[in-house]
Amino acid sequence: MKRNTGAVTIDHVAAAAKVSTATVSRALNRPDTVSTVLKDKIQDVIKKLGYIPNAGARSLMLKRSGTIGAIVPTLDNAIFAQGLAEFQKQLNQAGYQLLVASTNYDPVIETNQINNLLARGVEGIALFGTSQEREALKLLKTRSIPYIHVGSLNTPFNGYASGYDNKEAIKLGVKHLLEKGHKHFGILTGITNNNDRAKDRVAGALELLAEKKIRLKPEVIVECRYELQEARLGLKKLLISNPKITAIICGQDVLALGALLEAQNQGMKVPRDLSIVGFDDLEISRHLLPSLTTIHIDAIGMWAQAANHLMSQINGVANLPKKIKTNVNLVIRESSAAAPKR
Amino acid sequence: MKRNTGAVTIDHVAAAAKVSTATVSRALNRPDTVSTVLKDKIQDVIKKLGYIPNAGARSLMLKRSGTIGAIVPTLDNAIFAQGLAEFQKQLNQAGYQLLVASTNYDPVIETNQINNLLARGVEGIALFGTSQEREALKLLKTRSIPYIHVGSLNTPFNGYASGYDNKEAIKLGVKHLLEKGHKHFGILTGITNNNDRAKDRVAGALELLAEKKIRLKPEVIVECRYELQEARLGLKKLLISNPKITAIICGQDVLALGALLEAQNQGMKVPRDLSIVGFDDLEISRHLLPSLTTIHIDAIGMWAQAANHLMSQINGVANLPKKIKTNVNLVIRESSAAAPKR
DNA sequence: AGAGAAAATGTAAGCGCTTTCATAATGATG
DNA sequence: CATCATTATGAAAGCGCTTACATTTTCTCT
Repeated sequence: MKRNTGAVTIDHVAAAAKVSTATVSRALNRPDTVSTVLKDKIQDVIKKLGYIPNAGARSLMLKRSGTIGAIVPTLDNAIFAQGLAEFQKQLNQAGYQLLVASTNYDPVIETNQINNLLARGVEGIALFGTSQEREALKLLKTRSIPYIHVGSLNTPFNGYASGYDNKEAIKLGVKHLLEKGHKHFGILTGITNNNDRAKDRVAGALELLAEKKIRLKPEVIVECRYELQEARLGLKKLLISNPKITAIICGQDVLALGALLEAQNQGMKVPRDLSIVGFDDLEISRHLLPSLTTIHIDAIGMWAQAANHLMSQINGVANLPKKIKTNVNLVIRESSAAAPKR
Repeated sequence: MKRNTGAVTIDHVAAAAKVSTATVSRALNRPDTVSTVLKDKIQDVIKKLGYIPNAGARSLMLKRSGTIGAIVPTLDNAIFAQGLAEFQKQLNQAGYQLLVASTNYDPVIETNQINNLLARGVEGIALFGTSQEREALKLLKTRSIPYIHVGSLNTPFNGYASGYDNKEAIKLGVKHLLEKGHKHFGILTGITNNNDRAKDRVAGALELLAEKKIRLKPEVIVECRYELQEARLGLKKLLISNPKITAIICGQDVLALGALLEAQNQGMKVPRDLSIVGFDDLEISRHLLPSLTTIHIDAIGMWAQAANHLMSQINGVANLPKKIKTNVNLVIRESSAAAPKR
């Protein structure tokens, strides 16, 4: 039942070099076990024929694919793109290949993507956040596929994580605003549904405000997608809901940026009339006029750590830390100032 | 030589359902050829066991992997991230999975990544730009792996492309500045080495200027990475090289953004003192103060077309167009105005 | 020079899957 | 109710690769 196909296989190479396939395989994988003469001849043939080993067949034998998967909500956001770039860099250095999947914040899609990656034989998976379906995580557990959550620490099943406490992180910004004497707040947040980070940030802000006896009405908590246009609309809503607002807490820098732009467009002066605090510290934030006060997250480090932890898991390293804490700090810049006197 | 491994295979499913592996396979791939009774039983077992078919073994038989690769310079740039997101969306809708690789603008890495993707059995590849090593492209040709260039049209070997003419595109912006009476120009460009798009844009600008008898000295053409900090430094250099400059032509919006920010930081008024024209029309560009005059590229459409063209190639559709032209147009906003009187 | 150890190569099985071909079960027909 | 066309299932081969084991070649040492 010969079903010959176009591609160059190890058999072609073996035939052309007049050796067995075993020798070709050895020449490639354990060169020191093959005589120099044959090695050279084989290399020549490989080059001439343009042979590329079939990774599928290879991983079928090896039980390892050399690939690691990462699942993020979207590529279309600098914070993920940048993180993935670092993640990939770390993997490549160790000889792994990255498989990217995105979910558009939908846990059902995420489960699909996890299955997908599993089918492709990934040796480990990085999962952004902790909003995965429990079933999907259980599957990883029973399959004992190494995985790590990125960006949050409160992981289900006590899973590994490289991240930070979003609730505590946002409090840094809120505390700063409180110290500046602000009393009237608005919150601009990403869609919280299926987004534990966004949810935690809002919760953290409300928690600290509540401690200071400040209660926010629902209408001064506005959700919108991470887009400038949406954020501008969001600020408009906020200002209409309560014109006395003097401080805006944003769940992400993109939202802060949109808010800033909209405020300026309406002729308000930031921070004289309105203080704005962001989250994530995108590259642009320090360059804006006024520059943005924001919570800086060491995203690069977070993803680098995630990559290395995952590879350690795969290599069976013992006593790995459960949680790797990412550095988080408030960067005070120009967009926040004392509350205006009335 | 049984080398049993942990994972659930089709054999386990077959055994548990008391059928042959052939039936399981058929139940999955051609359900209408299997009796309802067995189909149901098999589905039950699959669910219970958490069976996920091994994609490697599958593609080994099928000669198709259901994956398509994309190679871009970097993920860390909104314009690529956004494009890839759309590309992925199109592929997923058709049941394909995306494999992303990035090159950091290095053709050698790019060749490696092409081999990598080939080894993984991708059925097609999208290549950003046309700066690939000729050898690598030849390999794709001889292997008859479908591929398409994205973002440029002047393809080697008369390859397929979804993109636009970068030289002509930038001329839209230059023409606009000329019409506004500008005489003294500076060019802020990305690194042109191994970047055909950046190279073409500079060439296009110089070409049109030359037609109007304007010759630019090398020191008013500044190259820098696509980062705000770098762009700001770049503008500084430009302004020092020739303080009479009234118009900046930028090879990308990130550069234009940096230039704008730096100009404002130096107390210049844009566009009163300096006109700035960008390229790509990022989301932020329309929201800036002043908003950015720029060349709008329909990146979404470009990547969508690329995806569909690639899939058509894979499906052996005849008479495919060689070049798909992406819509390009000048968007005049606030950052460009008449040259200041001296 | 010859025996035994070490190194180099080949043979063939099997990874998990799909599919051809053969066989068994079912249905239609006169 | 026997006959033949359908339909449903199973047995086994083979996709391209690695590797345990067998075999051959080369090297050491007395």
